[in-house]
Amino acid sequence: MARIKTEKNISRKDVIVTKAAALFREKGFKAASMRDLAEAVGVEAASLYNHIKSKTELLHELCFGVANRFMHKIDEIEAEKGNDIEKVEKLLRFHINEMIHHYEEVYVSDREWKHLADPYLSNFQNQRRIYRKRFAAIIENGIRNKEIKNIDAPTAVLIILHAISGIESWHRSTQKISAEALEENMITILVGGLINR
Amino acid sequence: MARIKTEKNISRKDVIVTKAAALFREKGFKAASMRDLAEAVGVEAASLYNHIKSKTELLHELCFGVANRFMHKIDEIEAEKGNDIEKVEKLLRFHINEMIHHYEEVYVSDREWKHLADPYLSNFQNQRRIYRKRFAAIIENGIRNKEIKNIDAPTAVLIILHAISGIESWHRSTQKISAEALEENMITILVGGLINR
DNA sequence: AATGTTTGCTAACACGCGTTAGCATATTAT
DNA sequence: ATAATATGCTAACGCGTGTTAGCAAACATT
Repeated sequence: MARIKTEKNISRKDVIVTKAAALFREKGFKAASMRDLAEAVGVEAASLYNHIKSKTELLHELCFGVANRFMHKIDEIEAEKGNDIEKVEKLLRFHINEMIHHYEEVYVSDREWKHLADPYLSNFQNQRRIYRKRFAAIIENGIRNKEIKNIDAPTAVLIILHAISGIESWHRSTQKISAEALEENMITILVGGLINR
Repeated sequence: MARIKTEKNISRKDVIVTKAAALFREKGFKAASMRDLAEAVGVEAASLYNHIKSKTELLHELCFGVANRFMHKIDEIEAEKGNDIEKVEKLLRFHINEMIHHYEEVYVSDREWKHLADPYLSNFQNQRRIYRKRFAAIIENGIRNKEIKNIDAPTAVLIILHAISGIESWHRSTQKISAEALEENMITILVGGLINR
């Protein structure tokens, strides 16, 4: 009888959620079946339901897990003292590193949230909207005190966030530059594009 | 008996493909059903098959239609004489305008190509790879003659292309700045991030 | 008006999906 | 050792999917 292997402090549910992230990233939420997931986990499809409530629950876990991490980070950064352009850079570096080291979850949260069901869907969209406004507010502050070019802040946010999601291509490319080099290149181009000199 | 309305020079197939673009954009390729599409077109699902071969054919049409337009544009731009940074800017503006005015098709081509079946899938991936290499080559040229900062060209391409796909968010936002303002803001940030001064 | 073609409809198919029920086997606690 | 719990299996369900067959209505051509 097959059994889901776990290590200390990692529940079987965690194993499933992690495998789900990889699968949803690869095939998309709708195209990934519970039978696919079961195979990846090494178990029959029905057995998954001893640990999870539904397929959508997996998506909730992933989306809100990621969203919470970003929310906490922006709390932290807003509370800091310092230049606004530095705050933007810090947030940027956080995004980049999340995308590098928690690729699958972040990617899924970014691309597949549409398939959330409706109490969760609205909640997620709200969080997203608020997050972007707070991000834009930092940039607007930077514009006001001339650290940042006079640009439309929401547009800047949109460029930044989507540019970062391009790290997906880096993950899939065969000839990768190092993660550090990737981070510095992105900072050079994006901060360089914002900064006022 | 319902009938698909057509105007001059627009085949019924074209009508279906266009509606499919909107639907695939909204729900995703897998989640959009042929019955959904039929309803959007104003006809029964089975009737669609008088005009198209399969659901996947719709995806082919969309993906390769978009891919061809970009290929022709880069042909054109490569053939021109002039600064490399200007070429980059022209290509950028083309991308931006495609994303603004042919939103649904471009978006679908960008996000849903994974669901192509395999002779087409490989073909599409190849075209994509080649396109990005040619784009990177222009940037590398610009770096060599000091027009552009010394950055990793493939990373720059990845940032640019994904940043542009952020126009999706602009389309969905309620308080849109004008298309022209959007274009100029994006150019300011992205070209500003690349240029060497 | 008669003919051939295009377009649409209803009905149905085979298939894969998420999920549940009921039972068997491990693991853990007493 | 025994009881209780956690985990897995097989079988099956209802449902929505893409697609086809066969026939009817609309249109185009003569």
